[in-house]
Amino acid sequence: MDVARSEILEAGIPLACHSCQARHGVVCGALSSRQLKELNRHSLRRKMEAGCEIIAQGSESSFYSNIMSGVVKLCKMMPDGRQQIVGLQFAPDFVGRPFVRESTLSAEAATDAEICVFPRNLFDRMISETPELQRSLHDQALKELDAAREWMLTLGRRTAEEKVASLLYLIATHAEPQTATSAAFDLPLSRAEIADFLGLTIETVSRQMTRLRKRGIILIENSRHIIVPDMDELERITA
Amino acid sequence: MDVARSEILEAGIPLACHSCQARHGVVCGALSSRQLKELNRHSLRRKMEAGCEIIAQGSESSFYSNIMSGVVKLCKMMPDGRQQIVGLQFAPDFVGRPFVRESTLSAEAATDAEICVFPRNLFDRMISETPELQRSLHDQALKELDAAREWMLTLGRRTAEEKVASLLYLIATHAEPQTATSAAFDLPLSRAEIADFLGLTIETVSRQMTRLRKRGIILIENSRHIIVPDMDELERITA
DNA sequence: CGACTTCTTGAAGAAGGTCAACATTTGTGG
DNA sequence: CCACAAATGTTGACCTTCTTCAAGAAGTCG
Repeated sequence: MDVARSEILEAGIPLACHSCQARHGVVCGALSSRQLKELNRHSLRRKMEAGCEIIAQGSESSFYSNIMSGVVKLCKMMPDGRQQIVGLQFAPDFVGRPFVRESTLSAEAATDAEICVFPRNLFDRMISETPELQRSLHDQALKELDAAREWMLTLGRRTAEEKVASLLYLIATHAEPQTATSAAFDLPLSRAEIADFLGLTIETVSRQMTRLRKRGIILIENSRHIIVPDMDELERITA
Repeated sequence: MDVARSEILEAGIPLACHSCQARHGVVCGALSSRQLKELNRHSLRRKMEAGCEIIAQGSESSFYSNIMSGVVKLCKMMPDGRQQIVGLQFAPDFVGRPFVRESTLSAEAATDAEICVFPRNLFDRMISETPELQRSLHDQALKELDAAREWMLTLGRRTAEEKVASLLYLIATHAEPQTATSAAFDLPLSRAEIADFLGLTIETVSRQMTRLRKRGIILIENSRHIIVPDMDELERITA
Protein backbone atom coordinates (compact mmCIF):
# COMPACT_ATOMS: atom_id res chain seq x y z
CA MET A 1 0.00 0.00 0.00
CA ASP A 2 1.52 3.37 -0.94
CA VAL A 3 1.78 6.24 1.52
CA ALA A 4 -0.88 8.51 0.03
CA ARG A 5 -3.50 5.80 0.01
CA SER A 6 -2.61 4.70 3.52
CA GLU A 7 -3.08 8.26 4.74
CA ILE A 8 -6.51 8.46 3.21
CA LEU A 9 -7.63 5.23 4.82
CA GLU A 10 -6.23 6.32 8.15
CA ALA A 11 -7.85 9.76 7.97
CA GLY A 12 -10.65 8.97 10.40
CA ILE A 13 -8.55 7.62 13.23
CA PRO A 14 -7.25 9.50 16.26
CA LEU A 15 -4.05 11.48 15.89
CA ALA A 16 -2.40 9.64 18.74
CA CYS A 17 -2.86 6.35 16.92
CA HIS A 18 -1.25 7.41 13.66
CA SER A 19 2.32 6.56 14.54
CA CYS A 20 1.54 4.10 17.33
CA GLN A 21 3.41 0.80 17.21
CA ALA A 22 0.30 -0.97 18.46
CA ARG A 23 -1.93 0.53 15.78
CA HIS A 24 -2.09 -2.70 13.82
CA GLY A 25 -1.50 -4.94 16.81
CA VAL A 26 -3.67 -7.50 18.52
CA VAL A 27 -6.22 -5.04 19.85
CA CYS A 28 -6.31 -1.96 17.66
CA GLY A 29 -5.86 -3.87 14.45
CA ALA A 30 -9.19 -5.57 15.12
CA LEU A 31 -11.19 -2.39 15.75
CA SER A 32 -13.21 -0.24 13.38
CA SER A 33 -12.17 3.40 13.16
CA ARG A 34 -15.27 4.29 15.15
CA GLN A 35 -14.28 1.90 17.91
CA LEU A 36 -10.72 3.10 17.75
CA LYS A 37 -11.95 6.63 18.31
CA GLU A 38 -14.06 5.56 21.27
CA LEU A 39 -11.26 3.56 22.85
CA ASN A 40 -8.85 6.41 22.30
CA ARG A 41 -11.21 8.83 24.02
CA HIS A 42 -10.89 6.76 27.19
CA SER A 43 -7.23 5.84 26.83
CA LEU A 44 -4.20 7.18 28.56
CA ARG A 45 -0.63 6.92 27.34
CA ARG A 46 1.87 6.31 30.09
CA LYS A 47 5.64 6.20 30.17
CA MET A 48 6.86 3.57 32.58
CA GLU A 49 10.38 3.38 33.94
CA ALA A 50 12.07 -0.01 34.10
CA GLY A 51 10.94 -1.84 37.21
CA CYS A 52 7.60 -0.06 37.39
CA GLU A 53 4.64 -2.33 38.14
CA ILE A 54 1.68 -2.34 35.74
CA ILE A 55 -0.47 -4.92 37.51
CA ALA A 56 0.17 -6.40 40.97
CA GLN A 57 -0.25 -10.11 41.66
CA GLY A 58 -3.46 -10.70 43.60
CA SER A 59 -4.87 -7.26 42.88
CA GLU A 60 -8.08 -6.41 41.06
CA SER A 61 -7.17 -4.24 38.13
CA SER A 62 -9.83 -2.26 36.34
CA PHE A 63 -7.53 -1.56 33.41
CA TYR A 64 -6.01 -3.26 30.42
CA SER A 65 -3.05 -2.02 28.39
CA ASN A 66 -1.34 -2.20 25.06
CA ILE A 67 2.43 -2.15 24.91
CA MET A 68 3.55 0.66 22.61
CA SER A 69 7.26 0.19 23.19
CA GLY A 70 9.55 -1.67 25.56
CA VAL A 71 9.45 -5.08 27.18
CA VAL A 72 7.07 -6.24 29.90
CA LYS A 73 7.73 -9.21 32.14
CA LEU A 74 5.02 -11.36 33.73
CA CYS A 75 5.98 -12.64 37.18
CA LYS A 76 4.72 -15.10 39.72
CA MET A 77 5.87 -14.81 43.29
CA MET A 78 5.72 -17.38 46.10
CA PRO A 79 4.92 -16.35 49.67
CA ASP A 80 8.54 -17.01 50.69
CA GLY A 81 9.87 -14.69 48.00
CA ARG A 82 10.88 -17.19 45.35
CA GLN A 83 10.00 -15.76 41.98
CA GLN A 84 9.49 -17.00 38.44
CA ILE A 85 9.09 -14.98 35.27
CA VAL A 86 6.38 -16.72 33.26
CA GLY A 87 6.28 -14.56 30.16
CA LEU A 88 7.84 -11.71 28.25
CA GLN A 89 5.72 -9.39 26.18
CA PHE A 90 6.75 -6.99 23.47
CA ALA A 91 5.01 -4.23 21.52
CA PRO A 92 2.29 -4.43 20.25
CA ASP A 93 1.05 -7.09 22.69
CA PHE A 94 -2.04 -6.74 24.83
CA VAL A 95 -1.59 -6.96 28.62
CA GLY A 96 -4.39 -8.11 30.87
CA ARG A 97 -6.55 -11.08 31.63
CA PRO A 98 -10.06 -10.81 30.15
CA PHE A 99 -13.00 -12.40 32.02
CA VAL A 100 -11.20 -12.60 35.38
CA ARG A 101 -10.95 -9.72 37.82
CA GLU A 102 -8.10 -10.81 40.04
CA SER A 103 -4.67 -11.19 38.55
CA THR A 104 -2.68 -14.32 39.40
CA LEU A 105 0.51 -12.67 38.27
CA SER A 106 2.19 -9.30 38.20
CA ALA A 107 3.16 -7.37 35.08
CA GLU A 108 6.16 -5.11 35.30
CA ALA A 109 8.09 -2.99 32.83
CA ALA A 110 11.41 -4.79 32.25
CA THR A 111 12.80 -1.89 30.27
CA ASP A 112 11.57 1.67 30.02
CA ALA A 113 8.26 1.28 28.26
CA GLU A 114 5.26 3.13 26.94
CA ILE A 115 1.83 1.67 27.37
CA CYS A 116 -1.66 2.71 26.38
CA VAL A 117 -4.10 2.15 29.25
CA PHE A 118 -7.86 1.79 28.89
CA PRO A 119 -10.73 0.86 31.18
CA ARG A 120 -11.84 -2.70 31.67
CA ASN A 121 -15.58 -2.12 31.49
CA LEU A 122 -15.49 -0.37 28.16
CA PHE A 123 -13.14 -2.92 26.65
CA ASP A 124 -15.04 -5.95 27.94
CA ARG A 125 -18.09 -4.54 26.19
CA MET A 126 -16.11 -4.08 22.98
CA ILE A 127 -14.92 -7.67 23.14
CA SER A 128 -18.45 -9.02 23.42
CA GLU A 129 -19.62 -6.79 20.55
CA THR A 130 -16.69 -7.50 18.23
CA PRO A 131 -16.10 -11.10 17.17
CA GLU A 132 -13.03 -9.98 15.27
CA LEU A 133 -11.52 -8.63 18.48
CA GLN A 134 -12.44 -11.74 20.43
CA ARG A 135 -10.76 -13.80 17.77
CA SER A 136 -7.66 -11.62 17.84
CA LEU A 137 -7.34 -11.88 21.64
CA HIS A 138 -7.99 -15.62 21.42
CA ASP A 139 -5.17 -15.80 18.95
CA GLN A 140 -2.76 -13.97 21.25
CA ALA A 141 -3.78 -16.22 24.14
CA LEU A 142 -3.00 -19.31 22.06
CA LYS A 143 0.38 -17.88 21.06
CA GLU A 144 1.19 -17.16 24.69
CA LEU A 145 0.12 -20.69 25.55
CA ASP A 146 2.49 -22.10 22.94
CA ALA A 147 5.27 -19.92 24.30
CA ALA A 148 4.53 -20.94 27.89
CA ARG A 149 4.64 -24.61 26.97
CA GLU A 150 7.84 -24.22 25.03
CA TRP A 151 9.27 -22.58 28.12
CA MET A 152 8.06 -25.43 30.33
CA LEU A 153 10.23 -27.73 28.26
CA THR A 154 13.17 -25.42 28.87
CA LEU A 155 12.52 -25.20 32.61
CA GLY A 156 11.96 -28.90 33.08
CA ARG A 157 14.39 -30.58 30.76
CA ARG A 158 17.23 -28.31 29.67
CA THR A 159 20.58 -27.86 31.42
CA ALA A 160 21.75 -24.49 32.72
CA GLU A 161 23.86 -23.97 29.61
CA GLU A 162 20.95 -24.81 27.32
CA LYS A 163 18.67 -22.56 29.32
CA VAL A 164 20.92 -19.54 29.01
CA ALA A 165 21.46 -20.21 25.31
CA SER A 166 17.69 -20.54 24.86
CA LEU A 167 17.03 -17.21 26.48
CA LEU A 168 19.67 -15.43 24.43
CA TYR A 169 18.23 -17.02 21.33
CA LEU A 170 14.71 -15.97 22.29
CA ILE A 171 15.71 -12.37 22.85
CA ALA A 172 17.94 -12.21 19.79
CA THR A 173 15.09 -13.33 17.56
CA HIS A 174 12.76 -10.71 19.05
CA ALA A 175 15.24 -7.84 18.93
CA GLU A 176 15.70 -5.90 15.72
CA PRO A 177 19.28 -5.55 14.52
CA GLN A 178 19.68 -9.00 13.04
CA THR A 179 21.48 -10.02 9.88
CA ALA A 180 21.16 -13.39 8.22
CA THR A 181 23.60 -15.08 10.54
CA SER A 182 24.54 -12.70 13.36
CA ALA A 183 22.68 -10.62 15.92
CA ALA A 184 23.44 -7.77 18.32
CA PHE A 185 21.12 -6.56 21.04
CA ASP A 186 20.71 -5.14 24.53
CA LEU A 187 19.41 -7.57 27.11
CA PRO A 188 16.12 -6.26 28.45
CA LEU A 189 16.72 -8.24 31.65
CA SER A 190 19.22 -8.03 34.49
CA ARG A 191 21.10 -11.14 35.60
CA ALA A 192 18.64 -11.52 38.48
CA GLU A 193 15.71 -11.38 36.07
CA ILE A 194 17.34 -13.86 33.74
CA ALA A 195 17.80 -16.18 36.70
CA ASP A 196 14.13 -15.77 37.60
CA PHE A 197 13.16 -16.58 34.04
CA LEU A 198 15.34 -19.68 33.81
CA GLY A 199 14.79 -21.11 37.27
CA LEU A 200 18.48 -20.64 38.12
CA THR A 201 20.54 -18.46 40.44
CA ILE A 202 22.33 -15.25 39.44
CA GLU A 203 25.69 -16.94 39.87
CA THR A 204 24.87 -19.82 37.57
CA VAL A 205 23.61 -17.45 34.90
CA SER A 206 26.80 -15.42 35.16
CA ARG A 207 29.00 -18.50 34.95
CA GLN A 208 27.17 -19.84 31.91
CA MET A 209 27.39 -16.46 30.20
CA THR A 210 31.17 -16.35 30.64
CA ARG A 211 31.42 -19.96 29.46
CA LEU A 212 29.56 -19.04 26.28
CA ARG A 213 31.82 -16.01 25.91
CA LYS A 214 35.01 -18.04 26.36
CA ARG A 215 33.81 -20.53 23.77
CA GLY A 216 33.25 -17.67 21.32
CA ILE A 217 29.51 -18.25 21.02
CA ILE A 218 28.76 -14.73 22.22
CA LEU A 219 30.57 -11.45 22.83
CA ILE A 220 29.68 -9.49 25.95
CA GLU A 221 30.11 -5.73 26.01
CA ASN A 222 29.19 -3.90 29.15
CA SER A 223 27.29 -6.98 30.42
CA ARG A 224 24.02 -5.84 28.89
CA HIS A 225 24.99 -5.62 25.25
CA ILE A 226 25.42 -8.97 23.54
CA ILE A 227 26.71 -9.90 20.10
CA VAL A 228 26.03 -13.30 18.60
CA PRO A 229 28.37 -13.87 15.63
CA ASP A 230 26.64 -17.04 14.51
CA MET A 231 23.00 -17.57 15.41
CA ASP A 232 23.00 -21.13 14.08
CA GLU A 233 25.70 -22.09 16.51
CA LEU A 234 23.76 -20.54 19.39
CA GLU A 235 20.66 -22.40 18.32
CA ARG A 236 22.61 -25.63 18.28
CA ILE A 237 23.54 -25.19 21.94
CA THR A 238 19.86 -24.63 22.69
CA ALA A 239 19.34 -28.35 21.90
CA MET B 1 -33.44 -27.86 37.31
CA ASP B 2 -35.56 -31.00 37.86
CA VAL B 3 -35.22 -34.08 35.70
CA ALA B 4 -38.50 -33.82 33.79
CA ARG B 5 -37.87 -30.25 32.72
CA SER B 6 -34.30 -31.03 31.75
CA GLU B 7 -35.51 -33.86 29.54
CA ILE B 8 -37.92 -31.58 27.73
CA LEU B 9 -35.24 -29.00 27.03
CA GLU B 10 -32.88 -31.67 25.79
CA ALA B 11 -35.45 -33.27 23.52
CA GLY B 12 -34.03 -31.93 20.27
CA ILE B 13 -30.46 -33.05 20.74
CA PRO B 14 -28.78 -36.21 19.44
CA LEU B 15 -29.19 -39.37 21.44
CA ALA B 16 -25.45 -39.86 21.79
CA CYS B 17 -25.15 -36.49 23.51
CA HIS B 18 -27.77 -37.12 26.17
CA SER B 19 -25.54 -38.75 28.73
CA CYS B 20 -22.27 -37.38 27.42
CA GLN B 21 -19.94 -35.90 30.02
CA ALA B 22 -18.93 -33.22 27.55
CA ARG B 23 -22.51 -32.23 26.75
CA HIS B 24 -22.25 -29.04 28.78
CA GLY B 25 -18.51 -28.65 28.34
CA VAL B 26 -16.43 -26.06 26.59
CA VAL B 27 -17.55 -26.95 23.08
CA CYS B 28 -20.99 -28.52 23.17
CA GLY B 29 -22.25 -26.24 25.91
CA ALA B 30 -21.79 -23.32 23.54
CA LEU B 31 -23.68 -24.82 20.59
CA SER B 32 -27.33 -24.54 19.62
CA SER B 33 -29.21 -27.82 19.34
CA ARG B 34 -29.12 -27.42 15.57
CA GLN B 35 -25.34 -27.07 15.62
CA LEU B 36 -25.07 -29.91 18.06
CA LYS B 37 -26.97 -32.10 15.63
CA GLU B 38 -24.74 -31.08 12.76
CA LEU B 39 -21.54 -31.65 14.72
CA ASN B 40 -22.86 -35.00 15.94
CA ARG B 41 -23.59 -36.10 12.37
CA HIS B 42 -19.88 -35.75 11.59
CA SER B 43 -18.53 -36.98 14.91
CA LEU B 44 -17.02 -40.26 15.86
CA ARG B 45 -16.76 -41.66 19.38
CA ARG B 46 -13.53 -43.49 20.03
CA LYS B 47 -12.31 -45.55 22.94
CA MET B 48 -8.58 -45.04 23.44
CA GLU B 49 -6.36 -47.31 25.49
CA ALA B 50 -3.85 -45.75 27.84
CA GLY B 51 -0.75 -44.77 25.90
CA CYS B 52 -2.60 -44.30 22.62
CA GLU B 53 -1.66 -41.17 20.70
CA ILE B 54 -4.39 -38.71 19.68
CA ILE B 55 -2.22 -36.13 17.94
CA ALA B 56 1.46 -36.51 17.06
CA GLN B 57 3.95 -33.70 17.59
CA GLY B 58 4.82 -32.09 14.28
CA SER B 59 1.91 -33.66 12.42
CA GLU B 60 -0.94 -31.92 10.65
CA SER B 61 -4.14 -33.09 12.19
CA SER B 62 -7.45 -32.51 10.45
CA PHE B 63 -9.41 -33.38 13.58
CA TYR B 64 -10.31 -31.95 16.93
CA SER B 65 -11.68 -33.86 19.91
CA ASN B 66 -13.64 -33.56 23.10
CA ILE B 67 -12.64 -35.67 26.08
CA MET B 68 -15.66 -37.67 27.24
CA SER B 69 -13.82 -39.58 29.96
CA GLY B 70 -10.28 -40.24 31.05
CA VAL B 71 -7.16 -38.13 31.25
CA VAL B 72 -5.12 -36.83 28.32
CA LYS B 73 -1.51 -35.66 28.61
CA LEU B 74 0.09 -33.05 26.38
CA CYS B 75 3.76 -33.76 25.67
CA LYS B 76 6.72 -32.05 24.15
CA MET B 77 9.67 -34.10 23.02
CA MET B 78 13.23 -32.99 22.23
CA PRO B 79 15.18 -34.53 19.35
CA ASP B 80 17.42 -36.38 21.81
CA GLY B 81 14.45 -37.99 23.52
CA ARG B 82 14.09 -35.78 26.57
CA GLN B 83 10.43 -35.25 27.21
CA GLN B 84 8.23 -32.84 29.14
CA ILE B 85 4.53 -33.10 29.87
CA VAL B 86 3.13 -29.59 29.44
CA GLY B 87 -0.49 -30.13 30.33
CA LEU B 88 -3.10 -32.54 31.61
CA GLN B 89 -6.64 -32.43 30.33
CA PHE B 90 -9.76 -33.94 31.80
CA ALA B 91 -13.32 -34.39 30.59
CA PRO B 92 -15.00 -32.31 29.25
CA ASP B 93 -12.02 -30.39 27.85
CA PHE B 94 -11.50 -29.65 24.19
CA VAL B 95 -8.30 -30.98 22.56
CA GLY B 96 -6.76 -29.31 19.55
CA ARG B 97 -5.18 -26.08 18.46
CA PRO B 98 -7.52 -23.85 16.44
CA PHE B 99 -6.06 -21.63 13.68
CA VAL B 100 -2.82 -23.59 13.33
CA ARG B 101 -2.47 -26.72 11.27
CA GLU B 102 0.71 -28.21 12.65
CA SER B 103 0.81 -29.35 16.23
CA THR B 104 3.83 -28.38 18.33
CA LEU B 105 2.97 -31.05 20.87
CA SER B 106 1.55 -34.51 21.08
CA ALA B 107 -1.65 -35.49 22.88
CA GLU B 108 -1.84 -38.96 24.32
CA ALA B 109 -4.35 -40.82 26.46
CA ALA B 110 -2.80 -41.14 29.91
CA THR B 111 -5.54 -43.47 31.10
CA ASP B 112 -8.09 -45.39 29.10
CA ALA B 113 -10.22 -42.64 27.62
CA GLU B 114 -13.18 -41.94 25.40
CA ILE B 115 -13.06 -39.05 23.01
CA CYS B 116 -15.45 -37.56 20.50
CA VAL B 117 -13.66 -36.72 17.26
CA PHE B 118 -14.87 -34.23 14.67
CA PRO B 119 -13.45 -32.68 11.51
CA ARG B 120 -11.40 -29.53 11.57
CA ASN B 121 -12.99 -27.81 8.59
CA LEU B 122 -16.50 -28.08 9.89
CA PHE B 123 -15.55 -26.95 13.36
CA ASP B 124 -13.42 -24.01 12.19
CA ARG B 125 -16.50 -22.80 10.32
CA MET B 126 -18.62 -23.19 13.44
CA ILE B 127 -16.13 -21.18 15.45
CA SER B 128 -16.23 -18.29 13.02
CA GLU B 129 -20.04 -18.37 12.95
CA THR B 130 -20.57 -18.69 16.68
CA PRO B 131 -19.20 -15.93 18.92
CA GLU B 132 -20.36 -17.87 21.95
CA LEU B 133 -18.18 -20.81 20.92
CA GLN B 134 -15.23 -18.56 20.19
CA ARG B 135 -15.63 -17.07 23.62
CA SER B 136 -15.85 -20.47 25.24
CA LEU B 137 -12.69 -21.70 23.53
CA HIS B 138 -10.96 -18.44 24.36
CA ASP B 139 -11.91 -19.05 27.96
CA GLN B 140 -10.44 -22.56 27.95
CA ALA B 141 -7.26 -21.24 26.36
CA LEU B 142 -6.90 -18.64 29.11
CA LYS B 143 -7.46 -21.27 31.78
CA GLU B 144 -4.83 -23.48 30.21
CA LEU B 145 -2.51 -20.50 30.09
CA ASP B 146 -3.03 -19.88 33.80
CA ALA B 147 -2.36 -23.54 34.50
CA ALA B 148 0.76 -23.55 32.33
CA ARG B 149 2.14 -20.52 34.13
CA GLU B 150 1.37 -21.96 37.52
CA TRP B 151 3.29 -25.03 36.42
CA MET B 152 6.22 -22.93 35.22
CA LEU B 153 6.56 -21.71 38.78
CA THR B 154 6.62 -25.31 39.96
CA LEU B 155 9.19 -26.35 37.37
CA GLY B 156 11.46 -23.39 37.91
CA ARG B 157 11.31 -22.71 41.60
CA ARG B 158 10.07 -25.64 43.63
CA THR B 159 12.18 -28.43 45.12
CA ALA B 160 11.65 -32.09 44.22
CA GLU B 161 9.58 -32.62 47.37
CA GLU B 162 7.40 -29.61 46.62
CA LYS B 163 7.02 -30.69 43.02
CA VAL B 164 5.76 -34.15 43.93
CA ALA B 165 3.42 -32.72 46.55
CA SER B 166 2.14 -30.20 43.99
CA LEU B 167 1.34 -32.92 41.49
CA LEU B 168 -0.45 -35.07 44.05
CA TYR B 169 -2.40 -32.03 45.15
CA LEU B 170 -3.30 -31.17 41.54
CA ILE B 171 -4.56 -34.65 40.81
CA ALA B 172 -6.35 -35.00 44.13
CA THR B 173 -8.30 -31.82 43.50
CA HIS B 174 -9.30 -33.00 40.02
CA ALA B 175 -10.26 -36.53 41.05
CA GLU B 176 -13.69 -37.22 42.47
CA PRO B 177 -13.76 -39.07 45.79
CA GLN B 178 -12.87 -36.18 48.03
CA THR B 179 -14.22 -35.35 51.46
CA ALA B 180 -13.75 -32.04 53.23
CA THR B 181 -10.25 -32.88 54.43
CA SER B 182 -9.12 -36.16 52.85
CA ALA B 183 -8.83 -37.57 49.34
CA ALA B 184 -8.33 -40.96 47.70
CA PHE B 185 -7.59 -41.51 44.04
CA ASP B 186 -5.80 -43.50 41.39
CA LEU B 187 -2.83 -41.80 39.80
CA PRO B 188 -3.50 -41.40 36.08
CA LEU B 189 0.26 -41.29 35.49
CA SER B 190 3.09 -43.78 35.86
CA ARG B 191 6.24 -42.81 37.74
CA ALA B 192 7.94 -42.13 34.42
CA GLU B 193 5.14 -39.80 33.38
CA ILE B 194 5.18 -38.04 36.73
CA ALA B 195 8.91 -37.52 36.26
CA ASP B 196 8.28 -36.07 32.79
CA PHE B 197 5.68 -33.75 34.21
CA LEU B 198 7.89 -32.52 37.07
CA GLY B 199 11.21 -32.28 35.26
CA LEU B 200 12.71 -34.97 37.49
CA THR B 201 13.91 -38.56 37.13
CA ILE B 202 11.87 -41.63 37.98
CA GLU B 203 14.12 -42.39 40.92
CA THR B 204 13.74 -38.96 42.49
CA VAL B 205 9.95 -39.18 42.15
CA SER B 206 9.97 -42.59 43.80
CA ARG B 207 12.18 -41.42 46.65
CA GLN B 208 10.04 -38.35 47.32
CA MET B 209 6.90 -40.47 47.29
CA THR B 210 8.29 -42.81 49.94
CA ARG B 211 9.47 -39.81 51.97
CA LEU B 212 5.93 -38.44 51.93
CA ARG B 213 4.64 -41.87 52.87
CA LYS B 214 7.06 -42.23 55.77
CA ARG B 215 6.07 -38.83 57.08
CA GLY B 216 2.42 -39.89 57.00
CA ILE B 217 1.39 -37.26 54.46
CA ILE B 218 0.15 -39.92 52.05
CA LEU B 219 -0.66 -43.63 52.05
CA ILE B 220 0.39 -45.66 49.03
CA GLU B 221 -1.51 -48.79 48.08
CA ASN B 222 -0.35 -50.72 45.07
CA SER B 223 1.75 -47.73 43.94
CA ARG B 224 -1.04 -46.27 41.83
CA HIS B 225 -3.69 -45.77 44.46
CA ILE B 226 -3.02 -42.89 46.85
CA ILE B 227 -4.79 -41.75 49.98
CA VAL B 228 -4.27 -38.28 51.41
CA PRO B 229 -5.57 -38.17 54.98
CA ASP B 230 -5.16 -34.42 55.30
CA MET B 231 -5.25 -32.30 52.19
CA ASP B 232 -4.31 -29.15 54.08
CA GLU B 233 -1.08 -30.74 55.19
CA LEU B 234 -0.30 -31.79 51.63
CA GLU B 235 -1.02 -28.27 50.43
CA ARG B 236 1.35 -26.90 53.06
CA ILE B 237 4.21 -28.97 51.64
CA THR B 238 3.39 -27.60 48.20
CA ALA B 239 4.68 -24.20 49.48
C1' DC C 1 4.76 -70.16 37.32
C1' DG C 2 8.06 -67.43 34.88
C1' DA C 3 9.02 -63.36 31.94
C1' DC C 4 8.22 -58.71 31.67
C1' DT C 5 7.45 -54.21 33.09
C1' DT C 6 7.24 -50.92 36.77
C1' DC C 7 8.74 -49.38 41.07
C1' DT C 8 12.01 -48.97 45.00
C1' DT C 9 16.40 -48.55 47.17
C1' DG C 10 21.43 -47.79 47.61
C1' DA C 11 26.06 -45.83 46.43
C1' DA C 12 28.69 -42.68 43.80
C1' DG C 13 29.02 -38.63 40.98
C1' DA C 14 27.81 -34.20 38.75
C1' DA C 15 25.17 -30.09 38.26
C1' DG C 16 23.80 -26.36 40.27
C1' DG C 17 23.17 -23.73 44.77
C1' DT C 18 25.17 -21.13 48.72
C1' DC C 19 28.30 -18.18 50.85
C1' DA C 20 31.85 -14.95 50.48
C1' DA C 21 35.02 -11.89 48.28
C1' DC C 22 35.99 -8.95 44.69
C1' DA C 23 35.21 -6.25 40.25
C1' DT C 24 32.60 -3.29 37.53
C1' DT C 25 29.04 -0.12 36.49
C1' DT C 26 25.81 3.41 37.78
C1' DG C 27 24.23 7.06 40.30
C1' DT C 28 24.79 11.13 43.45
C1' DG C 29 26.47 15.11 45.82
C1' DG C 30 30.30 17.94 46.58
C1' DC D 1 34.28 16.38 36.92
C1' DC D 2 35.68 13.67 40.56
C1' DA D 3 34.86 10.86 44.77
C1' DC D 4 32.26 7.94 46.97
C1' DA D 5 28.31 4.91 47.72
C1' DA D 6 25.18 1.65 46.03
C1' DA D 7 23.78 -1.59 42.87
C1' DT D 8 24.95 -5.10 39.67
C1' DG D 9 27.89 -8.61 37.90
C1' DT D 10 31.86 -12.07 38.26
C1' DT D 11 34.59 -15.55 40.30
C1' DG D 12 36.10 -19.13 43.69
C1' DA D 13 35.47 -22.75 47.33
C1' DC D 14 32.43 -25.64 49.32
C1' DC D 15 28.06 -28.06 49.93
C1' DT D 16 23.37 -29.81 48.84
C1' DT D 17 20.28 -31.72 45.78
C1' DC D 18 19.28 -34.36 42.25
C1' DT D 19 20.99 -37.61 38.69
C1' DT D 20 23.23 -41.76 37.20
C1' DC D 21 24.22 -46.40 37.47
C1' DA D 22 23.18 -50.71 39.43
C1' DA D 23 20.66 -54.13 41.85
C1' DG D 24 16.68 -55.95 43.75
C1' DA D 25 11.46 -56.02 44.91
C1' DA D 26 6.84 -55.93 43.57
C1' DG D 27 3.24 -55.98 40.42
C1' DT D 28 1.21 -57.64 35.83
C1' DC D 29 0.32 -60.64 32.07
C1' DG D 30 0.96 -64.44 29.25
